[in-house]
Amino acid sequence: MATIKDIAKKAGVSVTTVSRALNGYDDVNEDTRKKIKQVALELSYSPNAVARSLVSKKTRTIGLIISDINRAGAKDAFAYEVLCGINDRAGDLNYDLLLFSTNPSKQMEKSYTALCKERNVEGAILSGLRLDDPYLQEVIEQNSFPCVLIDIPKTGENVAHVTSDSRVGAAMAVRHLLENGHRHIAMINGHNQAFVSRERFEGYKEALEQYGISANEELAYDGKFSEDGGAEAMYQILIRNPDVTAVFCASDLMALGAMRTLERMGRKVPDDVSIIGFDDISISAYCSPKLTTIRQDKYELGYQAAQLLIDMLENRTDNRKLLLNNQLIVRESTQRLQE
Amino acid sequence: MATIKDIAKKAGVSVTTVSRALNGYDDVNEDTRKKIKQVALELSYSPNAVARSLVSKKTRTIGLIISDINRAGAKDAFAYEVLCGINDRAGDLNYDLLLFSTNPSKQMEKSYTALCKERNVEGAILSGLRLDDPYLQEVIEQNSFPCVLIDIPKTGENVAHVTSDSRVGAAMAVRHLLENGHRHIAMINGHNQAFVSRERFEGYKEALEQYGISANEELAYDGKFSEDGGAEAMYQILIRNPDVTAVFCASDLMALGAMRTLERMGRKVPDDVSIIGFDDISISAYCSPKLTTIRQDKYELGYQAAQLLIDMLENRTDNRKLLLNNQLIVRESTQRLQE
DNA sequence: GTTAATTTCCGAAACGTTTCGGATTTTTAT
DNA sequence: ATAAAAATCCGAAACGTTTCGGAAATTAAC
Repeated sequence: MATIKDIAKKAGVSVTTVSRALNGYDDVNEDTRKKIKQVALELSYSPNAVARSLVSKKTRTIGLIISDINRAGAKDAFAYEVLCGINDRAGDLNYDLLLFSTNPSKQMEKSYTALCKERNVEGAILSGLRLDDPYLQEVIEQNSFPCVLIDIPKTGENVAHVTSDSRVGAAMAVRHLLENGHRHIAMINGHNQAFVSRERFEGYKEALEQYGISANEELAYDGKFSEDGGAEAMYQILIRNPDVTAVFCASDLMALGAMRTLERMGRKVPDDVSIIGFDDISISAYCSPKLTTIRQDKYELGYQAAQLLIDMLENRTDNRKLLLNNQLIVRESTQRLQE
Repeated sequence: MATIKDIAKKAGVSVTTVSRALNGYDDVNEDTRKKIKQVALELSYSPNAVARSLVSKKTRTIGLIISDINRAGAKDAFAYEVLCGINDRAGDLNYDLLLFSTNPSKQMEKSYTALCKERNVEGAILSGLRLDDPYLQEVIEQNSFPCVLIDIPKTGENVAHVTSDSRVGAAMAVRHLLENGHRHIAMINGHNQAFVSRERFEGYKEALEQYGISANEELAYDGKFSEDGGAEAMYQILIRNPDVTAVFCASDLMALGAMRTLERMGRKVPDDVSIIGFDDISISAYCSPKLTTIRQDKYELGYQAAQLLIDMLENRTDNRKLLLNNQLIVRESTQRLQE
């Protein structure tokens, strides 16, 4: 591996000059610069980023802590799409991504903060974390490097967040059901340690109250954000609230589970029960019946997170919060209540 | 940021001793070690991985060049599942992943080799590359760091590859159709710059010939590995080869496209035409009719790639090639030929 | 022709570790 | 008590860059 020294020797100049020549400083004669570049080429030199960042303190690297990068996440490719967005924007702005192996199985011995500090990332994006994550608080308080949280509403000097408007989205979903004549509307929510679950429940209540219906806590079931959880929740609904004619699910995956249960129990969607989901995962457009849902732009979530983080890094912004809009996608799983 | 020097000063020892104490060398008294650890804690010291790797030449980082991490890849989450596998195994073995921003839009100015060398990754995993990728050859020839290729059959001193047995898989698929009485079987293949396309075509031919049918090149259409490509190819098949009763698609995504066309043209799957795909993406189990396909274990692909690379890094293996098995999943899109 | 300004270069320190080789102290063996 | 062995520590160099402050050489100004 050729180093800057080798070049200096061969070109007959000092390492300083080589460094400055290669980095485009203007206090080096164009002829010497040309020569140096020539030599660099001959030795097929490539700069050592490690050495460089040791002195410059810059790594042009963003740490990624995405806790739900796992096999199960393949169905809703949520983490994936977020990652794509981050990857694209970071790539454009010339940052590389360091994916930390947050191993959820073996108890992690190092905090996210420690990971990021050690590796000298300039900032981090965290996604998929539960509100009760033991290390989350530390990241926010330590405040030692800029970071942006996805779907966790904390802000601070050094921490920003981006999320889509779950409350409004949920209200939109429920209003869609209400407008179609439904009055007995259950909800299958995600686990309570997700900010979005809480928001979506608020949106659910809000819409109902707009129609003069007081939301009944008992109609909100926990589907754990999983397909099986959704299936189980739907089963409970059928047993305990047989008069329900429509269900709002806080994720498409749970909606898929709910539809599975309904099919098994001989109920037709949407004839007997209308189902609306949240996310718009790719399966939703292919399953049968096709799922009505609230589309969340997950790619944009990642894209904006990267943009925001880098803006913070290069302090171009004071903005610490970004709220994206969602969109109602009407397909086949909901219809006007038949009397 | 506390450094090793700060600890040395505060603890009244040399930096050498601090380093050796913290790294568990046994030539340091247990009492001093305890004291040093105590001081380190007080200063909330965390080692600087950059400095460390500058001297040790080790970064415990694997470079990832996955060219198809993009929005479009969300449907078949191929890249995603591979990534999960890599992430899990690398995490277990304590390597971090550096995701290079291979920006396909703007012409990349740096080769993969340059990227990897600069950032001092210890090895790399490349996936989703086309055989005609301009930088692929360089990676293989330069041979400057260990790397494993996914779905590209090159090997060398420093380069290994892992892939699933596309040829056998394809033959399995086509044999399934043959066994169900089909004799006029078309194929919708991916683009020709993918190794797997070539292999799957070979498998297709092989199976046909086993049944005494000579494969007709004209029955193999190019679906470009995309849904729209598959749809278009199916359209061509209907026009040019109306007697075809079954189609083998080299990816589920193309199969989905083919089914879309068939539906639009009023043909029933599988009554009029049987369709079999390849991959087993998640949509395949939900679409209607559910897709018969050849399951590829994408997660395992990534998992084994990481394992193999790290084995190479820590030279525990001479193995440079890994072939995974596929599996026929019979669902609803194929059936016995009706006469 | 002298001085000032500009251009072009360089030495040395710094970044935070690891590690080699040896030095010092303590323990053990005789 | 002395020599040998073991335990514990440390100084200094090294990794490959960047950058500060200034030196030397060239050009411009008068």
